[in-house]
Amino acid sequence: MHVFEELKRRDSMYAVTDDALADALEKNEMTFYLGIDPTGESMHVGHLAVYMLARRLQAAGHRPILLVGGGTGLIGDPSGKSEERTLLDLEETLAYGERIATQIRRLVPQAQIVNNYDWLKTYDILTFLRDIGKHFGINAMLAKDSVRSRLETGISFTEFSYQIVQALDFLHLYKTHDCTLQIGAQDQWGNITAGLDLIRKVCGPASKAYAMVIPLLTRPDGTKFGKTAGEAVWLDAEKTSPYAFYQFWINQADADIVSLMKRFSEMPLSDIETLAAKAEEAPHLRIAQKTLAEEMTALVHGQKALEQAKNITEALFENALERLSEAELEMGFAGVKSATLSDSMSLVDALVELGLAPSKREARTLIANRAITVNGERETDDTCILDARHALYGRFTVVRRGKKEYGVLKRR
RNA sequence: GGAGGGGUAGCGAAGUGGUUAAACGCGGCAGACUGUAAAUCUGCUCCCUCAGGGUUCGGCGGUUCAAAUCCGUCCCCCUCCA
Repeated sequence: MHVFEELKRRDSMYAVTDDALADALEKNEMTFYLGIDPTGESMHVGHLAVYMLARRLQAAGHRPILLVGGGTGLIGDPSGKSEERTLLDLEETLAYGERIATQIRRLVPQAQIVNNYDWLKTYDILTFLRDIGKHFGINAMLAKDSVRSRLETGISFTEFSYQIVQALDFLHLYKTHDCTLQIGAQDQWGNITAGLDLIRKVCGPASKAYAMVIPLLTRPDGTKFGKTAGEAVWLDAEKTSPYAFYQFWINQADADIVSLMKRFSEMPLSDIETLAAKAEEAPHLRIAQKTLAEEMTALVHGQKALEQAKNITEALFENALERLSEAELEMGFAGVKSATLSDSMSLVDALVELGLAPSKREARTLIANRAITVNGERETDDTCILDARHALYGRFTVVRRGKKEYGVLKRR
C-alpha cells in the first residue's frame, strides 16, 4: 500500500493542500520538514503523533528535516492560544532547543536537524518588509483562525507576524534544501499555508510545495489526550518516568486503543486489525494496550527502560514488591515522589511529606478509608510509625495511596 | 430611571432565627467487584490540629443569648417597564 493511502487509513491525515501530493510522494523522494518551537524543556506525548508521521514518510523513502524553532519560539505562535504569551529569553529558548533536539534525534534517527534561529537572527528589517512583507495581504492574515480568534481579546504585532516568520522558514528550506512538503498538526494549517503562498509568490507559479496536517487527537468522551491527572505526559524521563510513560499507554481505554494504534504504532495495519480482533475477544488481557505501550516506551526511552517499566509494573500490580531487586526498586521508584528519612516518621507525616495527602487531617482520613498501603500491606492505624522495620533492603519504604499513586521514603 | 426575581461549599440546588459545617444531585477521592476497564454497590468530600479548634452562605455594618435565615447599606446577575 502506498504511504498516502496508508496514512489515510491510519486516520493520520486531516488535510492536504493538493491531492497531487499523493502522486508526488509516490514518484519522488521528497524532502519534508516538521517544526517545533522550544517553548518548554521537553516535548510531551501529544507531540509524538506528528513525529510518527515523519517516521512513516521517512520509511517510505522521503527525507525529513526536523526544525527546532529557536527563532520562531522567540516570537510566539498565537495558534490555539487565547491570550498573548510572555516572551521567552533567548538563552532559555536556545537551551530548551538543545534539549528538544535531543529528543527529536531519538524519535527520528537519521533526520537532519536545523534551527531557524540560524537564519532568522540576522534577517534585516528592511529586506523583511520589502521582500517578504509585500507578499502578505493583511486581510488574509487577519482571516487566519489563529489571528481572528484573538481580535476580540487582543494580539500584538509580534504574534500577528508569527505566520510570516514561519512562512520564511518554509521558503528558506524550499530554496536551500529543496524541501517541498511541510507537515504538522491540524492547528498549524494556517502557518503552513502561509509558507506555501510565500513560496509561490517568491519562486513563481511553477514552484510546487505541499502541506499535510494530521488531525488532533480526540477522545470519544471529549477529554484531552495526553494528560494523566491533569499532568502532561512528558517524553523526558526526568519529568515522566519510563514506568509512568508505559502506564499512560497501558491505561488507554478500550474504545480508543485501536485508533491510537493506527495513529502511533508502526505495526502494519493488517496486524493491528488482527490484534484488535484478539482484543475484542479477550478484552481483559488488554493485549492492544500492552503492545502499544511496549512499542512507544521502547521508542521513546529504549529497550532497557521498557524492561524496567514492565518489571516494575508486574511487581507493583501483583503486589509483590519483594520480587524487585534493590536496584530495581531504586530505579523503579526513581520517578515517584520521595523523601529522605533519617530514623523514623509517623505514617501521617510521611503521607504529607510525600505529597500523597495535602494535610495531616486528610492523611488520617485516607488511612481510615483504607486507601493507604505500606510496602504492599494495607495500614489502617493512623498512629503507625515507620522505621527500620518497614525498610526494604534497609533503605526503601514504599507508601501507596489508592491503586496507583506511590511515594517512597529513602533511609540514609 | 421604575417594578420584580436572584447571588449558599468545585458546579447545580435545598434551607428563611437555635441538635445547620449547612439536605440532595453532579463532580472529586477512596473501598468492594473487575481487566490497572466500564457499569454497579459502599465510604469520604470547608480548613487545621490527637481529643479539639477555626472560618463559611455576594461585601460591609447592625438587631439578638443565638443569624445563611431579621434590619440597614453597598456591589453583582436575570426578567419586565421607561
